[in-house]
Amino acid sequence: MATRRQRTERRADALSKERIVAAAVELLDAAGEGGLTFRVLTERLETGPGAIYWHVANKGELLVAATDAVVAAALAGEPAGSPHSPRDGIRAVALGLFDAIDEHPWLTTQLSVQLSRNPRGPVTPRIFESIGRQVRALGVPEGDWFTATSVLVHYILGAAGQNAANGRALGPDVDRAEFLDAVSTAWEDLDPDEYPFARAVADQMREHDDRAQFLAGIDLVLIGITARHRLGG
Amino acid sequence: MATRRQRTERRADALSKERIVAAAVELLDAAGEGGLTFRVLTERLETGPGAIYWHVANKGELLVAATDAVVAAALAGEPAGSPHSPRDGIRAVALGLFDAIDEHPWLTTQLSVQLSRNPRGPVTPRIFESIGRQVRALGVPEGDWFTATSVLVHYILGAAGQNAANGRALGPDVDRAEFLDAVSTAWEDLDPDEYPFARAVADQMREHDDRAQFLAGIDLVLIGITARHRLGG
DNA sequence: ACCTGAACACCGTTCAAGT
DNA sequence: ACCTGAACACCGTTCAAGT
Repeated sequence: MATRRQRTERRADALSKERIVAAAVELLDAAGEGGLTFRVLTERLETGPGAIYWHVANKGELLVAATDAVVAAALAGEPAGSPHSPRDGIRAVALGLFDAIDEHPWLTTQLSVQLSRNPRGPVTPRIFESIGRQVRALGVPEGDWFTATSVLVHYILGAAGQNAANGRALGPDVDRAEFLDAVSTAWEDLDPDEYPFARAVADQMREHDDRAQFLAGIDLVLIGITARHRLGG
Repeated sequence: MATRRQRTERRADALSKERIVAAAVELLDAAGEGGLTFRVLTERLETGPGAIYWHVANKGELLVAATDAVVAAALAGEPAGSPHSPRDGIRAVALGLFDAIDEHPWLTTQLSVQLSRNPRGPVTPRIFESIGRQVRALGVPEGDWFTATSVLVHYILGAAGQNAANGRALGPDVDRAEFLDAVSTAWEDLDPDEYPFARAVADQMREHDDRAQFLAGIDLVLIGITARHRLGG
């Protein structure tokens, strides 16, 4: 039986789930959550909706795939046996996610939705694994693994999401200093009796360094994680 | 000039923003995010869309108001000068939010969206205030207020959201034990080389007590917050 | 097996018109 | 001042039909 190869590809730029996901990420990056639409996706890919639905079950699956693609890329820089200490490993993973969320602000909502409603999808285990591995390497007793990892994951995603919003909240014409100043002012104008703390803390928001602030939070958690069993928890 | 009262109300059940928001909360509770629609809202309130738009600018404002109403109610139990210690105060606020999110799972997404995209809205300062006040009472140095409060807030909302999803993820016909078992099994089936941590931790998910787990995370953070300046931060 | 594109049911929002 | 309801532009999804 002679070897018979497929003579020609259907078309040079054949559709595939990967190409669709890549286009989806581009649209999300360019215009946020609302920018991903089957109409503009079909235009961009020069097809009809039916073609996309042949590769992808629905919009939800597309969003999961887009999220996972971006998160996987962000975490790819951290191979299993990295040279640095577990603490530095955690900082590296945290900053990787921080930057990814800053570059792709639509991740904020997607990660929140997928961590809660979609724990069997690819995203949740991927994130827990990358953090949890370092927690284990830290020497935390097994009973604390889940708690410690949860605290880290939720803080990382929450704080990174808040930071990302500062960056582009009101479009590219409003820069972040301007935006933070407006928020800070709004908090200072709150009722003094009802919001003493918010008012007191408002000024710190104005000129803080986000990465430093973010890492300070990570360190606070790391102290809690290690102090706990060092004290004999 | 004789006292002349308004003779009659327009209609006994006149529309108001409060009534609209209350109806919105009911719809969200009954059918989740997708359950809130201007069509069903107008049916429920026996009006047309124009009537609602006279009281509310758009759907976003309606969601902000619904979120704030529920969160405010959840935090109302904690007046300024409560009798207990700051630690117990934090636990109480945390559990109040935990339960609110459990009862209104749609809060998970809304709080994530509003904390990041909407820091000038009513919800973000309200939550930061209720936690931050107790952090201050803990004796934390002022420079750490924002960091400590952020860690607590993000952990509380993230972990509570994940818990709420366990409750009703697949409708009322699937109970939580069944759901957790399915997630746990899915994690155990992951690739052993890529996901050693997720596999190791999967079994703990199966029969854990959520409130205990949640409070363990709070305590871990509290240790970090206090150990930090006790060690001379 | 893979793609086309018209059609369907639905959505948030607007607005001229009424009281 | 407050409400009515038809209309608009848009959305995700389906499906008979093509190659």
